[in-house]
Amino acid sequence: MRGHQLAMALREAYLALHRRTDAIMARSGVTADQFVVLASLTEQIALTQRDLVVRTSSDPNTLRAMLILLERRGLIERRPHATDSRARTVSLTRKGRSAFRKLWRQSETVRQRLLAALDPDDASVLVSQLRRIVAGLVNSPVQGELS
Amino acid sequence: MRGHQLAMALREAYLALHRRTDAIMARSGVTADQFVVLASLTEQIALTQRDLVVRTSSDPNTLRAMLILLERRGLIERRPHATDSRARTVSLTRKGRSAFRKLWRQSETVRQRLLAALDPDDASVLVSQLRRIVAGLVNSPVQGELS
DNA sequence: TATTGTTATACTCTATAACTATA
DNA sequence: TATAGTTATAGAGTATAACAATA
Repeated sequence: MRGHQLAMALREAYLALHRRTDAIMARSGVTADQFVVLASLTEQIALTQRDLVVRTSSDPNTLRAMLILLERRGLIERRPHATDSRARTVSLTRKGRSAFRKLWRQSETVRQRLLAALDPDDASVLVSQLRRIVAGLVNSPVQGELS
Repeated sequence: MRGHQLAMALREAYLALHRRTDAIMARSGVTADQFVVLASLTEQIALTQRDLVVRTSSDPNTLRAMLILLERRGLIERRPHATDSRARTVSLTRKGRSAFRKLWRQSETVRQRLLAALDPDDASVLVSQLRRIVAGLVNSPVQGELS
């Protein structure tokens, strides 16, 4: 097995997932990437933008652009952080929670298909393998890069 | 195991791969997506744009935008197809082949890390699982979509 | 000094729709 | 009629760099 094949298979699977998700959510005017932000915000009452950067694997500037779009549509709100006045906390609005629930239902089939493509026991193994791949790729210097 | 976790793990792994690849190739002014196009062109002498759309999992318009960028930089060339005058064949130029070889060497560590994150026998299993996921997601109608 | 977030800016990828030309 | 590719257009995500305010 060659590394390039694995890279291409990973790319193809992710793009298929991403496009299928985008297609389902297009009617609601929410992108797959924005859905990831909304989903992260359901896991905790309020997160700082910094937290969200980590959870969504996004660049701070990219995240900000997405938050502004979501804020403009009334799905999220940003408030001053209670104790750290540099930070802002992000949370879902009532409208955002409602929109998310609908999007979650609409995307149920995608998650089902994802799982249906695998033997039941394989899914959790796959997740841990993907996480090991992430660990191997991030937080380690690139060849020839300045430390 | 929940489908959402799998989706998020897939996303995280792909983005890590994509960003690491982009970072390595940035000095050469080639993006990770353009690298995929160049790599596809090494597999066969000449491909039509249609062929490339399939091989790179791209939209025709997206692919065209990338080809124009690559053509402007002298890495690929497009010629009329020999027998189908609607089509154009795309191929690497001498400069493109040389650039690709360099990029391939520079990205060797990424592929090694990808494989190093897994047990040797697991890589091929992973590839086939990813392909089954793709098969489960594409070429089947979305719930509620018009046929 | 390091961190959080903003501003300004630019480019690539992405895709829809209408179109031409050819098979 | 279907297919290959183009044109026009728009938007989303991506990221770099310089910056202000605060920890």
